[in-house]
Amino acid sequence: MCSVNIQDMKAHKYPLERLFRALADPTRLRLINLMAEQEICVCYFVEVIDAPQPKISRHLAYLRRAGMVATRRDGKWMHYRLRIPPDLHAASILKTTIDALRRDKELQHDFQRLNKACCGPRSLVQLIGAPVPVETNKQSIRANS
Amino acid sequence: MCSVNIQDMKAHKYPLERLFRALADPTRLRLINLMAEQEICVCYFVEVIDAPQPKISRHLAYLRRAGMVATRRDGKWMHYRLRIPPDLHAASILKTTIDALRRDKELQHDFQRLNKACCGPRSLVQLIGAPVPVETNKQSIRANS
DNA sequence: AAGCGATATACGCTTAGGCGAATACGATGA
DNA sequence: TCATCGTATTCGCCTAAGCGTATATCGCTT
Repeated sequence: MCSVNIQDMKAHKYPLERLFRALADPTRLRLINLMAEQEICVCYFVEVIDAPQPKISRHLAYLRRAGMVATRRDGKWMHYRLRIPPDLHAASILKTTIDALRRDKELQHDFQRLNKACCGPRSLVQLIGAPVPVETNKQSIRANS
Repeated sequence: MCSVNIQDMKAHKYPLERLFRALADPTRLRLINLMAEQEICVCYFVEVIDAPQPKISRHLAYLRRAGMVATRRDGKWMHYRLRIPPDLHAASILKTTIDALRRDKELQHDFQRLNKACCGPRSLVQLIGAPVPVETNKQSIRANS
């Protein structure tokens, strides 16, 4: 029901290298930003980022292989959420990264589109019946300000 | 005399992306680790990392283009030192990264080889006359423990 | 079982970037 | 000025990884 799914990824020389490679892509930074406080359904990623669905799924698969996200299946829908890295330094870097992403204008705009897509009043998608995000990791991942 | 030398690099979508790409390589992590507290001469990088000199220079050039190091020429010798990123989040990530690298066994071994190469008692290279590292950025870059 | 919607993967192409080897550059000293 | 030493860059090759398109898989529903 709740898969963690750490498939093995290309073995990097230092553990941090894997983290940095995962963070070194604009689409993945947007995905991570959107997952900062909530688990998110793939369909919302597609809607908000406005990219072809295979592109979204490929980047989510990359994050999964890097051990950075966990998944939860809910019928046809697949929800992704951030995993807190066990290593304290990695966790700190991820948290600081999320703090920095919050400051970005365009990424704030992503949040607005997310709200309009699923959480806003009378949003289109809500009428269709797609699942609503559930908050997760809130106390441990969210910005510390 | 003291060049900062921010040549333009591939424009990335988010400023953090450039940082993460720079950190996503094992050789560059070793270089950064060695520069954590001191400016270091290229010849010591070559000695400690035990890699072909062009490989070292190429990675140093990458870090320079990413704005992460500054250089100082001293006759034939070129010294590299870390630059603290102006962005506070980026600076925090770099500092945490350096803290994490310090914990790594192999990177501690790099430090031992650095000491043997240039700072140790009666080191071979010292007798030849190569320049000795100078501490820099100490209060702002070093581990905060 | 068949069909459909949501998601994942495979394929072929293209580019960034790592590597070793060779070479160019720049400062020093004869 | 010429040789030498330390360093930087260029070249050709190769792999990682991004992309769009097409297709496979997985749950659900009928």
